[in-house]
Amino acid sequence: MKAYKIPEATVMRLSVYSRYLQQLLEEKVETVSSGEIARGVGVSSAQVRKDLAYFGEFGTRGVGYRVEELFGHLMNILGLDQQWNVIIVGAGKLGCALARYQGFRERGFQICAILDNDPAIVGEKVDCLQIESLDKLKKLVHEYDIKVGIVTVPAEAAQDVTDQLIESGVKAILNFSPRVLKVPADVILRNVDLSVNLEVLSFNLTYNG
Amino acid sequence: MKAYKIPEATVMRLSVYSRYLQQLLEEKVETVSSGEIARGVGVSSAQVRKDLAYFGEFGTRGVGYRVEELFGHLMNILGLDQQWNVIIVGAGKLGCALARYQGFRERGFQICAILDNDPAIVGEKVDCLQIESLDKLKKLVHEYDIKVGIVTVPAEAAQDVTDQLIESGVKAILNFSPRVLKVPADVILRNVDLSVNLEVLSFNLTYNG
DNA sequence: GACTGTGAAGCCATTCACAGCT
DNA sequence: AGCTGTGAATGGCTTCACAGTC
Repeated sequence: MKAYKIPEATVMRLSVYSRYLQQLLEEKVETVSSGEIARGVGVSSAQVRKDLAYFGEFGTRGVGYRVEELFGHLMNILGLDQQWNVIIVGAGKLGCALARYQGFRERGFQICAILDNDPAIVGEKVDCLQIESLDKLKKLVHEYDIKVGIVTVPAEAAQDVTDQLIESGVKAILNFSPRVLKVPADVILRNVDLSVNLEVLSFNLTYNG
Repeated sequence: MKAYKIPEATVMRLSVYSRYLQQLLEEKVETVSSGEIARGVGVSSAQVRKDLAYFGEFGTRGVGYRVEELFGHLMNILGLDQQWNVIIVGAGKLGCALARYQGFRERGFQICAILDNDPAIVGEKVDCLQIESLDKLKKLVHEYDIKVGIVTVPAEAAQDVTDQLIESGVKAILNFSPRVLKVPADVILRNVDLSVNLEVLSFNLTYNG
C-alpha cells in the first residue's frame, strides 16, 4: 500500500467512490462490482479497477467487492479514519457558508475556528463559532493541532494570510481566493476557483454551444 | 480560431492568465512575455505559449505580448465579452453565499434569481434578490434568457433539480452537490465538489506528509 | 539578444484485452 | 459464467529544443 505516485485524478475518484459506497452501505447492499460502481459514478469499470489496484487487491474474482470492506479501505486510504481539525481565514460570505457547511463535518472535517482581520465583525456568531481576530491564528492552530487551513479572503490578502498559516504550522491549504499562491514544497495547496469554473462553462457555451 | 479539441486544462489556465493580465493592466504594464506570465501564475513558459497557440498568434517574436490586446483576446475566447445571466437553485448557506459573491459579477456573470422549494424561506431577501419558489424556474429562465444554472441543493434533490433546469432550457450547469448528475450530451456540466477537495488534502497529508 | 511559435519527444493517464480466480 | 487484476496499447497533455522574427 505505497503511494508512490498516485495520479491526483485517482485520488479524487476514490473520494467519489467512497461516497457512492457509503450510499450503498445505507441501502444495505453487501457486494458490488467494478461495473456497478462505474455506472454509479460515471467512469469506466477498468478505471475503477485500476484506481483500486494502486492500493491493493480488495475484490474477489468472479464476485466483486464487499461494500463495507471496500468502504473501510477507501476511508483509510483517504485518511478519513480520523478527524481533521480545520481553520477558516476570512469570515466573509463564503467563509461563513463553509463554516456552516454540514458536508465537511459528515466526512470528518471539524471547523474549529473562523478568523477575520475586520474588527467590525470579530465576535459575531457563525452558528456555534465566534469570529476571532487574526492575531489568534497561531494560538488556535496549536491549541487544536490544526493541519488544514481554508483561505477565503480577498485576493489582495490571500498570500499574506497563507504565509501566516504556514508560519503557524498549517500543512495543507484549500484556497478559494482567485490568486495564485506560493507555498513551500512541504505544504500542500489546492485551489478552488469559483470563477474559473463558470468561465469554463462560458467558453464551452461559446464554442461548442 | 477553431476550438477543435481544446484541453480543459488549457481553458482553465486561460481563465487564470486573463485574470493575471487584468492585474497587469491595472498596474499599467504594457507588454509581457510568456515567461513573466508563467512565473505569475505558476506554470511553464512553453505551456503558456502552447495554450495561446490553440487560438492564434498573439505575440511578437523578440518582444512578447501587448497586455491589453492579449487580455482582450482571452476575454473573447472565454466568451466573457458578454454578460451571462445565471440562476441559482438551492438557497441554503452555500447558494446564498454564491448569490452574493462579487467575483462572479466582476467577470460578467449576473445572478438573476435564487430559488428554493422550502416555503419557509421563499420571499426572504438575499442582498437585493428575493428567494423565489422553485415553480418559477421556467418562467425566470425564459424571462432572463438564462443559459447557466448553479445547483446548490442537497444530494437527494440534485438530479431532480437538474432535470428541471434542463427542461427549462438551461444549457450549462455548475453542480455543487456531492452527487454525480446525468445530463444529456448537449448540456455542459461541471462539478465543484467541496468535500473531495478537502479529502485530497487529507490523502496527501496522510501519505506524503 | 530576446522572445514567440511549433514539430518532435517524453511522459502520464486511460482504455483494452485477457489471464487468473471463484 | 462472471468478475477481478494487470501488462500492453493507446491517446492526450506537457516539455523540449530550436527555427523564425523583431
